[in-house]
Amino acid sequence: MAEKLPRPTDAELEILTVLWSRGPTTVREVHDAICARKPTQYTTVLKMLQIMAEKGLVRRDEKQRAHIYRAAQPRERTQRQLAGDLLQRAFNGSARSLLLGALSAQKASKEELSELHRLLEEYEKGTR
Amino acid sequence: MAEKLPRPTDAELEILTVLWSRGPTTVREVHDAICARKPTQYTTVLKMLQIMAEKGLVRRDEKQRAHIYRAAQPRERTQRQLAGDLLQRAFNGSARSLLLGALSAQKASKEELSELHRLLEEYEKGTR
DNA sequence: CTTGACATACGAACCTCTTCGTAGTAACTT
DNA sequence: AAGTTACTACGAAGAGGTTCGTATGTCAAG
Repeated sequence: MAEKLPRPTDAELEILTVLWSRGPTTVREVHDAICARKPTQYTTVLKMLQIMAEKGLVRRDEKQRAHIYRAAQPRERTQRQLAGDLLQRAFNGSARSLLLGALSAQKASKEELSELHRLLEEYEKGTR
Repeated sequence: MAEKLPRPTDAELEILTVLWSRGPTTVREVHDAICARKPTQYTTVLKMLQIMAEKGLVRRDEKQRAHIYRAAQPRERTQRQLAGDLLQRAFNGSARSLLLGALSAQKASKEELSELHRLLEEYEKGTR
């Protein structure tokens, strides 16, 4: 069915990033990770997770006393959503412009450039 | 000096898109363009433009009775800002992942793929 | 049993974003 | 001159996002 989830906000994306990299996680762990980057109250993270669960962005396992949260969508799927969204909203669907924007925002290393090349070639095989 | 402008919101981006494609424009014209895609009150567009002028996203020429607005930044610069922002927030700086996301969100045509190839090659020349 | 540590629930404040109605003003029409 | 039309200014409402304080519950150790 793949219901349509809302585009995650900035703060939500930070939390999702933690969940993606750690897998199923307690609030405490998420809080520690977030806190390492900016001072934040425990209950702030808790509230965010509760709201995200309501929205369907995360799933909650309440079997333990310390609930365990996990991202409802795999990282790649959310990334696709965000990239596609920006592609439409700001780049009029032009992947070329998007890539140009990304490259000019942050210079890519040689390794990254060859990775991009490989990606394109693999992709062309699929489309042929 | 290139002061740092805030990331434009969704509604702001829609208006900027109009300004970029039309150049200096009256509120009326912007409203007509926006209205063609979704019904919106004239004063809504006006208010948005006023707020955007406060933020520095647009410049306003008040010499005529009907003020004339234009985007403060060229399209490419805002695109770079948005692409770079998303790149950091959601893709951990990996341009490859961003492109992969964009391509999987919206299948690219053969022309687009070769455009991407050309872009990469031009870009490598510059980096060498 | 009481206390302390740690967990969730939740209301509330505060901000931004978005939308629109109303008011006031300038200019054109009859 | 009076009325109509076109414009800007602005207050305010409503929704959503973010943050935090307080209340409450659970559990284990003393």
